[in-house]
Amino acid sequence: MTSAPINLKKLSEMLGLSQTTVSRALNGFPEVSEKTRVRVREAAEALNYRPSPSAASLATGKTRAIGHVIPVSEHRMINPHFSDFLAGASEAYAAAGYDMLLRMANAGEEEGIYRDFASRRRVDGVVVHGPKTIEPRIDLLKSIDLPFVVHGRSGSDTDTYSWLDVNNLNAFQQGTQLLIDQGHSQIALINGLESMNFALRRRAGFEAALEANNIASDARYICSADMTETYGHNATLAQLNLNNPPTALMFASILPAMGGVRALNELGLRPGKDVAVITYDDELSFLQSPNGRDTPPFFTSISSSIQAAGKRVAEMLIQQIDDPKQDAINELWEADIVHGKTTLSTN
Amino acid sequence: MTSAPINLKKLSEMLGLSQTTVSRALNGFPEVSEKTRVRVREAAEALNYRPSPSAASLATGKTRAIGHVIPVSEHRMINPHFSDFLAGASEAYAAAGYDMLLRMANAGEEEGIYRDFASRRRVDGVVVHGPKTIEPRIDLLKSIDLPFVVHGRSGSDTDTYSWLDVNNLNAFQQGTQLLIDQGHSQIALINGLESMNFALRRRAGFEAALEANNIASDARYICSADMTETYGHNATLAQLNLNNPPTALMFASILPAMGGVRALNELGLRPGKDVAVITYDDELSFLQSPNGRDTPPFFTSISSSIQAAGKRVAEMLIQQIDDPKQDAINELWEADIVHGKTTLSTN
DNA sequence: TTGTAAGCGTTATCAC
DNA sequence: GTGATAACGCTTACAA
Repeated sequence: MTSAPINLKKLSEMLGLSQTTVSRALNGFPEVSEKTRVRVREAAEALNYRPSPSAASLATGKTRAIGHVIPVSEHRMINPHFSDFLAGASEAYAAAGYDMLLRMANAGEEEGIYRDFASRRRVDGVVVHGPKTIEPRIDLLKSIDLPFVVHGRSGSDTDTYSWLDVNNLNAFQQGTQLLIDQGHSQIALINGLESMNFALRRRAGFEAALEANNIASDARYICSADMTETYGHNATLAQLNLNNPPTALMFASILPAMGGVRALNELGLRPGKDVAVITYDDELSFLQSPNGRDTPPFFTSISSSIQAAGKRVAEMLIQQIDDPKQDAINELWEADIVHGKTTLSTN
Repeated sequence: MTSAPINLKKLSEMLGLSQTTVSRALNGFPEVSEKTRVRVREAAEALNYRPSPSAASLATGKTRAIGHVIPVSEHRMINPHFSDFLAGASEAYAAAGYDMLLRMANAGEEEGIYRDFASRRRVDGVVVHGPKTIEPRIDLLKSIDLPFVVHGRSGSDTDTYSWLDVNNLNAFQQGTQLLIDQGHSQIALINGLESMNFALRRRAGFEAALEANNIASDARYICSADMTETYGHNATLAQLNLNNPPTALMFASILPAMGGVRALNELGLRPGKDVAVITYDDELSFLQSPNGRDTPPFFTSISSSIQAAGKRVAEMLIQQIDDPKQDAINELWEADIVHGKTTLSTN
């Protein structure tokens, strides 16, 4: 026995007002008298009235929903970075009264999903995750006129759309320089998938630092794959089995870095003593204990909060939806160097 | 320059049919002639017609959307198990034409979100994550008549609602027995938060095994917290600092288990040789390399796929939405024991 | 400051 | 087998 939900019509009848006035009062139109507004608000509150999103959407053409299309890698691998990004984004959505629509996409399915979103008018905008260097989704979204913000960026025309990215080149150049300053010249880069633009920029930063210090880059010291723990483990074993192995390892994410440390332990090598380790760190929440930030961190890292990025990207997108003709926004965030136990201490 | 999207009216005009007939043809009503249906389908396809979800929802009262309310722990910790669960669920939604609505909730916010979903008729049903032993959300959802399926279950009245759970008691009893069979009698349980019902059932299984083997349970050997890597690390250090420390460690999740192994390595102890380790494993995708399943696994574990659970829960919920008066479904899945390198080999 | 009425794009109830 | 027509619950000109 559920009582039929209250709607505008009933509410206005009970108040002896027209639906128009009630709607205006609730939506903050300036012309309605303060007295009426208060009366309406109180009644709505008391009766737990909530406007129907479907009806509102039909009337306005807006859905107040944002779509996120999350890529799923081979073997149904879903990158755990996304949950933190979404946690950040959802804060912005909650604040602005937006809903978040999630869709998982296997390789190649993304475009169809965007088209579906657009043709059904299911969402007011989308966040683009994991941009490649050449990113057809960007042109697609422009052409179907679906507002979007990219987390990261593509390799070209980056001033023609909104994005928020970390300065990956600079981050990895600085990280590499730190290792060089500690005397290393044989440095391995355990990179992410280089079809992803961020991985390419990281590699460029890595190589720029080597070059600036007149260190020849050695292709054997570079590898690239999806950033899993197991990958980091296997790649580290492979690196240390090279003749003339690297003396320092640089990881693209804390997950492979953890696998790398596991491998070092198996080999009886101490991270920070026998082999230097530095990793990019998205500050994934589930790796930190509540007081994780108080204790000295384990990894030396180049660090930037992916939750903060998620929140800001969501805000940028909402802003763009509210005012579609505003200019594209580009934000480039610098990462922080955090000194931990996996490199020489600096004092 | 976006052309106005095509709608039923335009489509039917172009076909020289009524909206009714076109709608019926597209929705598979039996009375429409095969000839008409084909003609309509082809035109719809050619013009890329997609019915408006808002309009359909307004007319039918159904949203074809499912809500997921994901709890966020202190310090914005978002449990990475959820992304794998959602990946599984999204498969079922894609197959059935449902959308997934996501909301992150801080402690205590869940109920308000469910109420909001219900009063705005935003979704047709919800998945309940992380049930506690006494779970007020279940009564709430019953009372507001919002269809739901629980992943896990509460401590009582479990036959009054639909749920899917792993047999956590049995899993941990078997895991503990395995350690006992290998000669251990000082076994630590690094458990999850015991406000969660699954953690309680795991502890019960652990204690049942001890009792069955006449081993006195030692409160010092049990700890409980949110399942982070850092927690596993710290808890392991604490355990091994006890006088009369445990000789075997049992972890509630692979994340603290990884932290535990890191701690063992720091102490110069070899997992599987100096200290036995066994962990529950949700088969999180991001910890596996593409060929992770081919190589001998690192951890000895009690294992059950959380992606598979997500898919099945979603299917159960859709089934329940389609036929609201069917009986509650309860599924109890048994976990698998997987022999890895962190206990004695069994051959 | 408030009200009337049209419209958003479907589905569903009748007729025919 | 097909077609008018009335909901569904809002927003928004346009009037008053």
